[in-house]
Amino acid sequence: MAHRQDQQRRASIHDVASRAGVSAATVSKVMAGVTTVKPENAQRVFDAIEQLGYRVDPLASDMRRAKRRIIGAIMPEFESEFFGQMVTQLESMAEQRGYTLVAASSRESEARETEILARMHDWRVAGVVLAPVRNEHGPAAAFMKANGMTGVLIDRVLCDDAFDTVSADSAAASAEVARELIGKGHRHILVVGLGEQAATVRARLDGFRTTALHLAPDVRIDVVLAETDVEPLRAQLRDYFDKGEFDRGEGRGKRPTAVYSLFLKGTLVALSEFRRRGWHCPNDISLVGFDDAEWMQVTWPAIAAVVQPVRQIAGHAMAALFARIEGEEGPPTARLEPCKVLMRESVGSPANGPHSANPR
Amino acid sequence: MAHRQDQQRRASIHDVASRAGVSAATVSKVMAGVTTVKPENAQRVFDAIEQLGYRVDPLASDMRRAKRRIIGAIMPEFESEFFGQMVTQLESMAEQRGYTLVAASSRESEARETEILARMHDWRVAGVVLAPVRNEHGPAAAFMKANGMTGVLIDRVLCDDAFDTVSADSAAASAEVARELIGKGHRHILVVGLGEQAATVRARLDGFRTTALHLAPDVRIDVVLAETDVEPLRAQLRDYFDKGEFDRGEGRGKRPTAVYSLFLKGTLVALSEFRRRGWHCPNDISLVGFDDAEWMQVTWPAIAAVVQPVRQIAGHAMAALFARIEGEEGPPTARLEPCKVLMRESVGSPANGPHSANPR
DNA sequence: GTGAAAGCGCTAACAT
DNA sequence: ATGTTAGCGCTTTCAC
Repeated sequence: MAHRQDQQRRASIHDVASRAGVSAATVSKVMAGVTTVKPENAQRVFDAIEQLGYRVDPLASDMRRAKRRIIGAIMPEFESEFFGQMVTQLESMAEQRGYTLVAASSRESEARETEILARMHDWRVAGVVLAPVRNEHGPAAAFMKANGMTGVLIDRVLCDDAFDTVSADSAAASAEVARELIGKGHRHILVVGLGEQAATVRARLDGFRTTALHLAPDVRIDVVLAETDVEPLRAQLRDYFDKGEFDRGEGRGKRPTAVYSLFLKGTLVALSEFRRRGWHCPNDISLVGFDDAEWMQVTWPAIAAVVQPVRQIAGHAMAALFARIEGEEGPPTARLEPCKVLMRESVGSPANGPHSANPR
Repeated sequence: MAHRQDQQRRASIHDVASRAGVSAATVSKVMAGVTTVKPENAQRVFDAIEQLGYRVDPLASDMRRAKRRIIGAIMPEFESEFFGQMVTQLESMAEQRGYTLVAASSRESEARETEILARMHDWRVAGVVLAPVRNEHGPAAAFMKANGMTGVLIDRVLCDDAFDTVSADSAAASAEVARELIGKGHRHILVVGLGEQAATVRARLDGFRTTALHLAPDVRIDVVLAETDVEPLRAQLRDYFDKGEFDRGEGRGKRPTAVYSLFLKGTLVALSEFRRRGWHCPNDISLVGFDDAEWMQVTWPAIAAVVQPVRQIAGHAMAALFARIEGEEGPPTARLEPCKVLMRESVGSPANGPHSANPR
């Protein structure tokens, strides 16, 4: 077992070699599982390894290899359950294959995203899992292309001509949300979202709108989208309700009976706006949000949400990435993983509530 | 700028050297900012660097250095806001000093924690920020000691004889919670928590109890603690309420008027138990939890919470770590950072509610 | 079967 | 002021 090698130099492959009375090359072969080593010598090597508590230095080992056994992961943030779970999954899968995952947060900035990518390129990572801030057409993906990096794009992407992509099937999930809301009788629905440029936001909006209009051509769909930050969205939403921006055209004087938020932060903003105005779900207004969170099932009312299949996304992303690392050729694939829609108490029927008698 | 070096070999320091007509050593010196280089040559080096798009390989560079510029961070999980923010902070501070942060999740397992640490030791990281699963006396800290690693312990720790520690001042925050609850008139309070062995849980419980008893010697404090998992805690809590485990001794027949949860997951479990029984905060029962989360201010009622000073903890942890890396001697320090207690709507006065007429 | 030799890309003494 | 030399710890031909 480990000797008192405290903060001293750790045993190197040469220490093992000399203790076992063989050369460093032989030790290396034994560790690589090469069978052409005399069993007797192999045993002596194993003994020496154990006695010295020897472990290979992965960095030094990677120096000499063609591909370094490091995978980079770039996420827009670490603070949400979704990306937290994503990193956890990616880490464990990388680990299983003997790779180390180095995760970094772009903090929702495309500039930082590219910087991080450049640093990962410096590290000569074997591959990158990139969850871009906006979509597949940003500078980060371009950088990867320009430098011949191998990688996979996830989450806020649809498909790409250079990289495999894996994301939730936003359109299908949104269609299901539309079916649910229309089915319950909602005919005036507000869609709120953050990140107009995010590939997924467009897909979610379109998926929702198409299905809703198909099922109920008379449905009215209002949209409040903010580019990037939460506060502008909050302000826009406040204006929407305060100034009665819904108060135009047909259905004048009536506010929406349901809100569909395309992103977790939008759900939070919507809830806080409801609070300000004293509206309760589902009586005063219904709410469904994309992205589930643990707290949504313990609040009162429980909040309806679209659950993204994090494990599947992570799993397929890693599978695709390792396939490319191992040299798989062929056109890039674009996977869409199905979501689950959990209709909870925050969604009701418009007829049930007193809201029509209480336009504001 | 970067040439079409696609997936080719990237420019090495020798490429730069020969292009600039100097030796590799000179290039290295220029990049290190050594001033003894003839300005003319320095300029040629800069030109060559730019033309070739050269960037040092941090791995190769670290091979030759005494200390590698890598910091390891081990967190119990990545899924919560707290650790998500922590990693984000640590990452940006490491980056500022030119280090790379390699974060890993122990997934609340001490066995994994030690494995990860061993791997980080293999990586010869310059230092480790360890947020142990339980406390400072676990196997991971022992491993660090045994191997002379330099590191800092954060979060679920109080103080240690070998490592600097930084954590929230749990006892002080809990004392404040006690003052608030007692001040509002609560005299029967249930404390729930997860991770009996976590250093912080003891500190929180003791801090709360001491102050509560001091202010109101007649207060009754019940405790429901589960070792490690959420489900046992849920079961215990259910039993507590169902079987009237509070229904003994003095105050028989009355259930607690307030719940103080020592951990985020405990808050979620408490809320879901309240839901099951149709209890609303604060009328039927009051609730405060350690650990704030974004959603707590948008639900109805908003949930009172203790906010941990993530930035301060991260900041002091990194400062202490880098000081040690740079050779600072001296006995380990133990910092406690003050928390903020946000009393929100979930806490009321027991007199206001109908609960005394509604013992179960 | 095994080991010597040649690096991976870089830095740090030591010469000059 | 600069270059030469000698590695960091490992892997990998390629002779033996």
